[in-house]
Amino acid sequence: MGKNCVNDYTLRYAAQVRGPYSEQMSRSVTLLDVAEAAGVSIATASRALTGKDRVSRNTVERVRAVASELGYRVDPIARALREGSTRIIGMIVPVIGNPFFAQLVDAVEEQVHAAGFELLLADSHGYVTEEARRLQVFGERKVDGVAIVPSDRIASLPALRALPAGLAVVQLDRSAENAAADFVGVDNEAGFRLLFDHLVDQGVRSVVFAGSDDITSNGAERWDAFQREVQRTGLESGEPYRGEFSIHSGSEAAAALVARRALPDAIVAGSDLIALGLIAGLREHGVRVPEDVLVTGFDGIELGQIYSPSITTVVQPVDGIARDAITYLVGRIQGTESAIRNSRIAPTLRPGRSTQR
Amino acid sequence: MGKNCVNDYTLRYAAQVRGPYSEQMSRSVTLLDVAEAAGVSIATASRALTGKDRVSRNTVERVRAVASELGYRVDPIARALREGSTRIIGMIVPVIGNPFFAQLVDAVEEQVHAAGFELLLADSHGYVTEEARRLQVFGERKVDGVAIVPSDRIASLPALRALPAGLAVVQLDRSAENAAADFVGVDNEAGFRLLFDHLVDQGVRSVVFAGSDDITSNGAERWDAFQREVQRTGLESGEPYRGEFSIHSGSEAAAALVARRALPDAIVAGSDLIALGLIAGLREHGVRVPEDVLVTGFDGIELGQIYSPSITTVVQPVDGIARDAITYLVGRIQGTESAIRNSRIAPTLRPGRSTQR
DNA sequence: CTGAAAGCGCTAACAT
DNA sequence: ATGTTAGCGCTTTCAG
Repeated sequence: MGKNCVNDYTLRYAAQVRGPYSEQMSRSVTLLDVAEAAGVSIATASRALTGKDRVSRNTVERVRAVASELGYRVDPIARALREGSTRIIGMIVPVIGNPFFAQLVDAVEEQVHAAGFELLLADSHGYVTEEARRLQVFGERKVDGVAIVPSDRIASLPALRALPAGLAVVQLDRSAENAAADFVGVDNEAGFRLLFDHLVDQGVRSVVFAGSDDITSNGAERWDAFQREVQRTGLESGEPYRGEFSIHSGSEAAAALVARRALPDAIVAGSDLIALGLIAGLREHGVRVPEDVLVTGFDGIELGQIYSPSITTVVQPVDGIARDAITYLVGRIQGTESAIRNSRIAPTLRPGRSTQR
Repeated sequence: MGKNCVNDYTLRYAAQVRGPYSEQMSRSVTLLDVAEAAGVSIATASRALTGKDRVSRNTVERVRAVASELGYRVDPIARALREGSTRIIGMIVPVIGNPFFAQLVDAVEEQVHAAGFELLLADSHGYVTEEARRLQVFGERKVDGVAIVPSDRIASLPALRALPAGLAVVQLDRSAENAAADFVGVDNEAGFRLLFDHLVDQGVRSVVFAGSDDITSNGAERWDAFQREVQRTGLESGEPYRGEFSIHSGSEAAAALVARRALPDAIVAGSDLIALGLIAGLREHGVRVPEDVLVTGFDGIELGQIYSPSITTVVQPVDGIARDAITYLVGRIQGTESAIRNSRIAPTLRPGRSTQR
């Protein structure tokens, strides 16, 4: 029943509404309408509504009353043309399909709206060329600020530099070297310290890194952090696998590792997605986790918890990262002059079955 | 040469115009700059660039040359104010964190950009109030079109109706009843037919539905489709579990099912996320999939493939849905008058280990 | 405290 | 084919 019903009604309704053309296209209320209705000039009406200038108490109240009476809402476009500011923040992520970025976008969106801005989202698909193109569009569209997860530690820089001077920018999660912009991300070193302490507790003697290449800052930093922890803990370490932050890379790492004679006690993956692909890949080759080898992840995506085995991982404080980043960004938009911040937020460890002997 | 030329000119011009203020804030090239440099009026310059009106071949070439020389790009805001059109498409999804929607957004974004629009993305978090608020903002911001995954079959309607008359709208994946707008989604009935045929092939005799409630169109339709297939195939069916499209609901379904005396041969989940939560939940209760019970999903998210066991699922043709939806939407934006379309795209089955006896 | 008027950059009448 | 000009809706000098 449901379906037929919908269609009938839908069609009928459509016929009824459309008609000759826009009989009912009620042109929206403009500031002039409000001014006239309130018996003041358009200038006074503007001042009364924005509150940025001296207007008598009485007038303000009257204008405001009339405005809400008429259902007036400023035209953001006219305002943008006049002010040169859109109250839009543009965001660029490498891959929205990566659950970690989806989580990050979600958190950022909330902060952006809370701050009274809209979010214009774009996906670079990991290509600096696309990233550059999107950044340029942001500049042309006169967004007030840009929140970016740079896809390339080095190559993301030129496009960032080409942004209109004075445009507020904040980097999240990953950074481009020498970008003169604030950055907020996880403390990778702290994360790996947690991970290694945990592995040592589990009696692990040898580890192998399966992470991303050096193209992204996190790829590079996590590999550095891994090496530093190997030093600190004195664990044995084998040839690393370096790919991308993806499930696919995890599977490839699995194939590569299995092809070697011996497995280490534990494999430290550069992200949860890699860990997931890794475990699935190992399983295909008959290697069981955690029975035959332990595996750790990084990021703390929800799916890691319900995977079998659940992934031991470093949980990124996504909300905190988003909050700080947007706070910084809005600060810059409002012109608060200050030194460039490089902010590292401490993560936490979430132990799972994947490292449980 | 070109580039230096531009910058020199720009800077000189800026300095000259601005005065004491922003010494380095290179004001961008305006249409007037182009007109003057090309020795024509601003109107002619506009015509030459937009190509919407008769201009001599010569002039067109000269203006275009000068424009690209100077690096001119139209100001989208000024144009929007004048034309009343922003070349932006607004999109609303219930939860960007749901991998299926992330996939959908990705596909839509590609189509939107290919059509020469920008994408303004918003997340309703499943609340109609938020959805309504976002829709209103879209209207105010004068987006040219709206692509929406309505979060409520019924309650999403008012906000949709409140949109400025004539604003182009397309619904994806889910629909609101009686919304006078195009819709593109998967053919749920066809999907369940594939599923049931497969289950029957596996020798299944009894099934239970673990899906979403009737709040979303897909929740309602899939439950209907399930019942219809039960009729058609003559399988036995038990009391369904109805929740949300989430991992969490899957776990709850598992708890509910385990609490009953007997398990069916197969559990048909309303989505992959539910299936994932379900399998994880069953495992916690010592129930193995597929050994003790078979499980199917719906959507075809990547993670279903690497899960253990891999999920047998109905793969939605996400790219096709996005392509059709944006084609419809752009058609409406360009004023192609036509009847309202209700388009169902046929899915395919991807068998996995979760139904392999 | 308020009003008149300029003008953001562009497109589209309306002239020529 | 091209130029002149009005005006989209708003904020902000500049006067009073």
